[in-house]
Amino acid sequence: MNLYNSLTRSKDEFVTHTPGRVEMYTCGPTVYHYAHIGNLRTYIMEDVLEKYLRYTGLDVNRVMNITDVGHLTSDGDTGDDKMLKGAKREHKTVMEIAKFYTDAFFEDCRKLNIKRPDVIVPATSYIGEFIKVISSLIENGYAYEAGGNIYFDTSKLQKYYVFNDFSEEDLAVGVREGVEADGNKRNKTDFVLWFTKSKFEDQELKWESPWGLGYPGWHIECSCISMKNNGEYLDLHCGGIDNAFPHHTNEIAQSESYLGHPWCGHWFHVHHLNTEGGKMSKSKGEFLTVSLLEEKGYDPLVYRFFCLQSHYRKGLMFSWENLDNAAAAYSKLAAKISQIDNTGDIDKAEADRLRAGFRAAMDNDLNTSLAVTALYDVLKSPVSGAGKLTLIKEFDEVLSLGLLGAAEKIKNKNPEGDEIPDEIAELIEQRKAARKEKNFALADEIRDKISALGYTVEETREGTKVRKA
RNA sequence: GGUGCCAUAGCCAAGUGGUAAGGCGUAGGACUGCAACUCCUUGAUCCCCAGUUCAAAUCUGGGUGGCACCUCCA
Repeated sequence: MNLYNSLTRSKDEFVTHTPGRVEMYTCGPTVYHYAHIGNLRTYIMEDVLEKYLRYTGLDVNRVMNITDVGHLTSDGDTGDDKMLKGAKREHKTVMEIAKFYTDAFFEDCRKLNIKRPDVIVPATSYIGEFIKVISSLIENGYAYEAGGNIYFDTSKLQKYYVFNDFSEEDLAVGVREGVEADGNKRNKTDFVLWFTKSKFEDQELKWESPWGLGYPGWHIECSCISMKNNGEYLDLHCGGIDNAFPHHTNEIAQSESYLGHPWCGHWFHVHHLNTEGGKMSKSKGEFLTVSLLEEKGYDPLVYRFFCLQSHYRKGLMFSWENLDNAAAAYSKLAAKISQIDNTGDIDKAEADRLRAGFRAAMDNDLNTSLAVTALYDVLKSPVSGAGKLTLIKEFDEVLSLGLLGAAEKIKNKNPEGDEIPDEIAELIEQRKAARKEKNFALADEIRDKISALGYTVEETREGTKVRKA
């Protein structure tokens, strides 16, 4: 398949180091708070990518880290540890916070039909690995000690800015407010591998190391976890676009310096979900979580559908109006599928034509919007009902919109007599009589009464239908 | 200030040189006592200007607008 590669800034044929096998790494969450739906957009798109790779017959080993230490609110020696902040906020220990929000994250994923990665590693479980790699980097002259911390020396690299054409001078100009320069650094772009002199005495998690009691920097964890579980050659590294610099840039710096050869050939970055006020973030505006969507009556899979209708390399504007649009489209799609009869022979030529359409869309840089259109093409196709259901099931293994399940639910909403309370059944009979006498005012009145009791009445071609609202 | 991305109907969106997919919504119609469902029909010359070409939404140049990144963020 063709997949945009942030390294080359072009759509490249995706090739793996070992034929038939994909070593895939995805940056996981920092578990200091709930994930918002913008965070989850990235995981949804990565999930579709992973499943499509599997669909094409590749064997995928997907690794994800859980950041439960070392992710500071600022680089250098100045920031707060996000985890510690979260713990303070909730008057809990860091480990309690980590466990709680890790579970919450995977619960959100489950609701969104995001498959669990094959390997999940919390950063705190890999301290020994970090120390091993950092020691090697020091030995080989890529890292130095200063002010008690260990820093990576970016001046040792031939090319540091792999994703962006930043220049050293320009970096000085637009630096974000509130970021203090770390005087220990030899170069502006150097970054911390290991902290020992953190000014935060209350840092809960500390480990013994050759450089003293301390804790790891944020960037080293992903490199180590990947190298340990994916091997020396990574095929595909994924994450949100904001991680391209500095996080991924620094990962490449560490990993390639450590390994002595190119590390990962293909980088997949998902762009952000925005609201009218700009990028969605945890610090401003409405904090949109999966739970909140559910409270407002949206199936989480409607949000997945919303994401898939767009392209991962485009900013996506979230608004309730846009989500409503997706919700309407989703339920209509499910309703149409629920009406398909599972009968007839499958026309192989036609089925293959439809498959080819789906694959062409996905092969073209994961064009999920067109892949969704392929579902509509199936519905319109002259292929038999059985053929349609087979194809929808097949495509939905990748898209994971739960379409067959949603269609099944719609079918079951029409229980054909049973499960209707006597009280309701009585009203139905009254209404039928009223309609027969053409007393429509009374019929409407009874219908209002029924809907007030939580049921809806509809006249269909097959007669009156009642179901729970 | 630097770097990059983007600009298609009310909204989401496909399209990578040959005269604009699809979805939602809207409007009209069929069906229905009404409504809902379903079905049929319905809309844009592609931000602006100039250029290349027989041919441009698609390429080039210049504008305008929006967004992102430049050490918190997926």
